[in-house]
Amino acid sequence: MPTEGKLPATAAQWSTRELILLEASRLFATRGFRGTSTRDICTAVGIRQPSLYSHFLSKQAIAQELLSRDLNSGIEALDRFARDGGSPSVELYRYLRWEITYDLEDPFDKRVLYNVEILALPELDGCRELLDVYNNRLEALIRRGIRGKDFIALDVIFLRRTVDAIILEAMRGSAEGAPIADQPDLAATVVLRALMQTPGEIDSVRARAHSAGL
Amino acid sequence: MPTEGKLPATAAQWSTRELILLEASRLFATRGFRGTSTRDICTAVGIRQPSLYSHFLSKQAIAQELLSRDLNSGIEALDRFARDGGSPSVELYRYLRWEITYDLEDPFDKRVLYNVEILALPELDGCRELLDVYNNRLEALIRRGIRGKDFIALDVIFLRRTVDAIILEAMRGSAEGAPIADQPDLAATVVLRALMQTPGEIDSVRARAHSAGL
DNA sequence: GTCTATACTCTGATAGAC
DNA sequence: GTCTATCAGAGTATAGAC
Repeated sequence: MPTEGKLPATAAQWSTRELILLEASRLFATRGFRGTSTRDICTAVGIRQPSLYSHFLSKQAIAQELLSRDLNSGIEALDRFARDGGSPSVELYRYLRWEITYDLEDPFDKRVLYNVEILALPELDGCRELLDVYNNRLEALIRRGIRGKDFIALDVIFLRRTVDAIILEAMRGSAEGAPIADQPDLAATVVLRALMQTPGEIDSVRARAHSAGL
Repeated sequence: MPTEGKLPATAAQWSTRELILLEASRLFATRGFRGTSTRDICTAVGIRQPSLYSHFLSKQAIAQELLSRDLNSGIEALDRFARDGGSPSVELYRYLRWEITYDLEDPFDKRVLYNVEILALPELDGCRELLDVYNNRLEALIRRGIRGKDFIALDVIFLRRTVDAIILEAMRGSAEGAPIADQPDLAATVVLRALMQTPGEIDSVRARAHSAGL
């Protein structure tokens, strides 16, 4: 579910509500959630500070919407690639390529949404449940890979955290001038090298992923 | 340079200044830097809020000291293992095991020091230079590994970022109930699997690292 | 070094006119 | 939905007595 699909092509046509989400995500990414005031956001959008409350109940509600959108799109993607079948290696490779490409093309900047600063906000209970769903889906994929001897038999939670950390690092790296086009395959390659029992077969995984349409 | 070496054994004997650093690091880790007030820190230490300014010029100065201590210890460790010689694989394995063990045993909680929220503070210029030194040392190690055919020839900066991300993730994981004793070898193993041309030789790397004294 | 008292700024959020 | 006006609270930091 690429964000572009539900938004007008030019920024000038975006709704005020979407603009608030967009500018808030960018400011959060560079100054942190608490380091960004509602006045900062509204100045970037071009409205006065109290007008924000016509669109959101609170500042936390902005973070909540950004986070739940991102989590839902990740869960959807994991489900989509799981339905396609194929070996867990191919499934994971396709998901990583898709996720990182999506993150880097998305105008919303989601670099800090998964920091404690935001995740620990008391208002974000619903998001933490969604996060559990996402984690469970990704762990299930890794577990399938271990059972089928595709992946090494290390602690599943540790492996899932490692995968998440590499996805987030690819997002952050692109924001610091790294060549964007390379990131998805680089990150997917490194993850699969770390997890696969026989990393020498990565080229075959890449080929099968491409023939499966990605 | 383990922190225990320069501190009294029991918390009751710590200086107020060290206690401020300790409690601040813990509060930063769970609420973020901006989410932690100087009052919060002083309450945890057992002094009144203005007394903090007898020890630090500002709240930022606390983050600066925590960060520069951590960076200096990392740089020292990288230099130490580089001086010991051995293959880049063994050198990286030894560094990772040492670094993660140190992070997990250290009473100071450094989980969020490397977030933009803190790194972007204008008062932390000196730390950013130290961070460059650390990054250069780690990149040099990776570059040596690539030249010597130990490691795969992917983008060095991307690989260094991946290594950093996995170190930080091991730190965060341990704070959420993961079995602490396993983290150093798990993380070092995953990193070396990702980087080594022949991941099958990891057992040999581990053996050589242990005979080198770690 | 620690305290009390306080200054001053910034922040999130509400009220009510248009 | 956007505005002006405004508030109440929390924040960092300083002054000065002990």
